[in-house]
Amino acid sequence: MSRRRVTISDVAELAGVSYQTVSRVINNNPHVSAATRQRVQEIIVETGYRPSYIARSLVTARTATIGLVVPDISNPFFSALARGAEQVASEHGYSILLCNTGEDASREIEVLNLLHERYVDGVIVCGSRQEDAPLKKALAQFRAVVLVNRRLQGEMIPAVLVDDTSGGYLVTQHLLQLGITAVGFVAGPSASYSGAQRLQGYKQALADAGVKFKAGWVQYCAPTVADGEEAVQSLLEKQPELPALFCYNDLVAVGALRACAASGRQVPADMAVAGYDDIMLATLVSPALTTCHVPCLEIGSQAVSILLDCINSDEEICGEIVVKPELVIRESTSTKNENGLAVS
Amino acid sequence: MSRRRVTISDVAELAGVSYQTVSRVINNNPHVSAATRQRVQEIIVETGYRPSYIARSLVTARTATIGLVVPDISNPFFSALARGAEQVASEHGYSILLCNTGEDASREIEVLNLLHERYVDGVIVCGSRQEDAPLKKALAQFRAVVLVNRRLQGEMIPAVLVDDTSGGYLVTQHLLQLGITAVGFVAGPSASYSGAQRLQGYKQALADAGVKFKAGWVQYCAPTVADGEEAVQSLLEKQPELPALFCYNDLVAVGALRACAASGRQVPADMAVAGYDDIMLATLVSPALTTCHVPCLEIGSQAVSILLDCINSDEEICGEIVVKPELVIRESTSTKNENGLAVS
DNA sequence: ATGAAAGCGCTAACAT
DNA sequence: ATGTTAGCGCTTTCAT
Repeated sequence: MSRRRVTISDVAELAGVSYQTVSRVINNNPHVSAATRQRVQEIIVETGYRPSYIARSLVTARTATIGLVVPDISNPFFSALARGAEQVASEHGYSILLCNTGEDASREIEVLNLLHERYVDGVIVCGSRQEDAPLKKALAQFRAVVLVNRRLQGEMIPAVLVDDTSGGYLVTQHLLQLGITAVGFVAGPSASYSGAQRLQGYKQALADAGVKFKAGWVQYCAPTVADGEEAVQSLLEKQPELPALFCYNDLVAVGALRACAASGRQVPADMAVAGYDDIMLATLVSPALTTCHVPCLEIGSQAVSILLDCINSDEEICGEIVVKPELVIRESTSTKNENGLAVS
Repeated sequence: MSRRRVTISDVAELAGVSYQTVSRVINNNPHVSAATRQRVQEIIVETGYRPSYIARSLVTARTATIGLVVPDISNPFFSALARGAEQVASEHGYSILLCNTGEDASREIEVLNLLHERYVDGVIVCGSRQEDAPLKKALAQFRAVVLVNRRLQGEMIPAVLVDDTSGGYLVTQHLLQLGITAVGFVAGPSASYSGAQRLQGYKQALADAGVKFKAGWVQYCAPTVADGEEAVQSLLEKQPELPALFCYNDLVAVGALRACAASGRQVPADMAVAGYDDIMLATLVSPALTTCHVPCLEIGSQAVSILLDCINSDEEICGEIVVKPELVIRESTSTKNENGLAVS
């Protein structure tokens, strides 16, 4: 390793042409004779020459790179999203610079500044926990931006969104239809836009069912199994009579299952539990989770598609794609009904 | 968005100095008067100027970027690894270019060539499915390389490895100690180096226990729940009497649990199942999986640490870090023993 | 302490 | 069809 890299001039010299001609060969410019092209290509293969994206980027002002900002890549929702994003990006010759914020809002601004320094052609910001004003400012530096699971009021920023209000409504409605008259909400990060939307849907469903909302039913937590478990444990200490829990996502819901098991509650007999996202895990735990299906991988690929459209077109694109989540009923709520244990 | 970027010359002009001086300020060069430094810094803040990594990279021949090549980022093992890698990288000012090969060996070579064109300072290649010779050749282009879960004979390439032979041995030995005299191996991808190592440990454990290995006990599959399930199903059709399964990883093991459930086998009563990696999922399924604990996240951070050492030191570093995996006994095998159902 | 000049490896005009 | 000339935004070296 580590011998000097072959440059375009090296190839030119070996081929006995100007480095311009080599450039033409690389870029499939037709104004090169077949013989010259052939010779140059041979030298390229021989020397293992690879054009430098760096040099090319400096002059074209394009890096063929996009930044992907996620709260936590080890969260299955975001790793599936990343897979979808990477696939579409690579199909179009783009690479992905991965930035993990660790759920830290200030880190978001840092990585966005970094991505700007790196001249990425665009960024995809997922589940931003940052406030509107600073986020807006940090995003203004980019040629193209797509938000995921976050809306920015007044700005015409393209976004891929899940209709989380509707999702929260559907789940809560389902729980209430079990004949339950109180539903706890394990809300995830307080700075999460999706969390706020789901909360709104939850409240609406309660209202529509004539159930009076209590602030004590809501408990925020980090979107992980461990923190979900802890949150549910403390929620149930304060509200021991709660018969149902709607959880921010499936990880939190699994935490809820554990907390229920630890406190001797049977799910779904003593407690109905519902999650959100429908990650693979939801089908693997026991009881399998009732949840709201969100197409994680497709959201990633969609986001990249839109971003590439923005990058490669001159018109401003500012549409939003809103995915309708679908209620998926599984064991963690449904058997309660089947067993005839429901009140109504 | 999309107005012209502020460059170093813009700042220089506004500050009334040469752009050289601005460069000195950016790079904390002491040969700048306090007054000038102050003025320049004000202009930088005012204009929102950010130095271009591209231009800088062109002259320094460093990109502060490392390539991370993984078979599947949505596999929890690799997403945890990526999280560890990203964290250490960002702490040292490095960014990560994420490349997903989709388990495709030829794709590995493609992305390595791409990463070379992008002048990454080094690459981390995880679980390569590529053969020695082409892999060797593709890696030779880089200043620094760290392999994860793969060894390259004869080459002095630093690597972070799990002692999978020992892991395979431990798991198999545990299964055999249940009084079982036959163990199936659901082997994962045939091109996986770790898979081959685990197979070797498995065979050794069989031999040491005086159990004659049968080729029909081994079934290859993609390292996913779905493919594991299918593989186990077909394995059990051919070998219906098998009392135990050692699975390539926990995803495959979960697939095995499903296949067992589908075929009416109780785990662990009728069938002992063990996985590998000890991802979070292993503790969440029912029965909880006996598995071999591998510190995924730490492997990622270690790999980056070593890579950065290679990049930033002139001596050739070529050590291997070998992590000893630890057997973790859970419900999917242990109760068999506790229940006294074991034969021996 | 500051500036001027060269050059990193390439593409994009403009010659010829 | 090919070569020449700039120049992308910076760092490095050498002057002053």
